[in-house]
Amino acid sequence: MYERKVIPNLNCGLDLIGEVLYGKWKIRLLWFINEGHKRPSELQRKIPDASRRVLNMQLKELEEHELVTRKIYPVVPPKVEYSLTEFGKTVIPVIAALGQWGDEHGDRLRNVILKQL
Amino acid sequence: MYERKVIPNLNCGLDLIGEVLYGKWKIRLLWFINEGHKRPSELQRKIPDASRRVLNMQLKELEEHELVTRKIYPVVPPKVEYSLTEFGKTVIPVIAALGQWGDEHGDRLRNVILKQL
DNA sequence: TCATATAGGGATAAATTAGTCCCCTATTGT
DNA sequence: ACAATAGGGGACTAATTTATCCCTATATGA
Repeated sequence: MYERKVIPNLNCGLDLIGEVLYGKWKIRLLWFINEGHKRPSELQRKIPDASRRVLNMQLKELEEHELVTRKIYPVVPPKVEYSLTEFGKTVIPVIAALGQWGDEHGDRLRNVILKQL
Repeated sequence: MYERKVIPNLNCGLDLIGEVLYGKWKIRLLWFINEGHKRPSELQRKIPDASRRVLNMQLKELEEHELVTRKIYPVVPPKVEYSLTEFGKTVIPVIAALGQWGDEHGDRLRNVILKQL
């Protein structure tokens, strides 16, 4: 695994939430798990642009940060289900606020983003 | 300048807000500009861990995304002031929500982040 | 005269994140 | 026998982001 060479700042709330939500697919993973898509293969189908590998890594980090739990059913073929922890559920309204702002300003945002490339 | 090789998704609100807020220091820049710290040198002092270069680059992107404006005073030594646009002001409550969640769960977050390294 | 402050950017290196490719296990369907 | 599905991870490469170093210009204060 990769070992950080720069220790992150953990001074304020923004630093902290950044540490747990940064990652290309983490917010979406939390969102879809909250919607009830629990199995890894389901999540991969919901987020087809993400590579399987990276989704697994980000799910693992979400688990280490105690936002989700991973339940393994000892069956074959294997079955795994992710769920939000109580802690994880508290971050959903924040993600909703992010998405809502993006949606409200969708046209303008698409415009300025595409202009800049 | 660096040219993207992977075209970003711009499907949902989360994609869009991600495009404009991603960047190690962007959220803090918006926050401090909102607090009235307008000049580049002020911002650099508020965020000493960031390199000058990167702050300039991220400010430029915020400007291209129309979240801030840059006013140049034709004096010597040069003087520049950044301000939030009306559009930029609308994102402040969202940033506040992020920071508040981080602050509310500060101890727990520091704990799980440090545990994982 | 030399250091400092102000604002900015090119060239390049380092750090970090994400992606591809391949391999393993065991079951079910064709 | 072979492909597909389910979940996971090592080795490695590519993409992206951030940092370092150095150079520009002018004015003021020590």
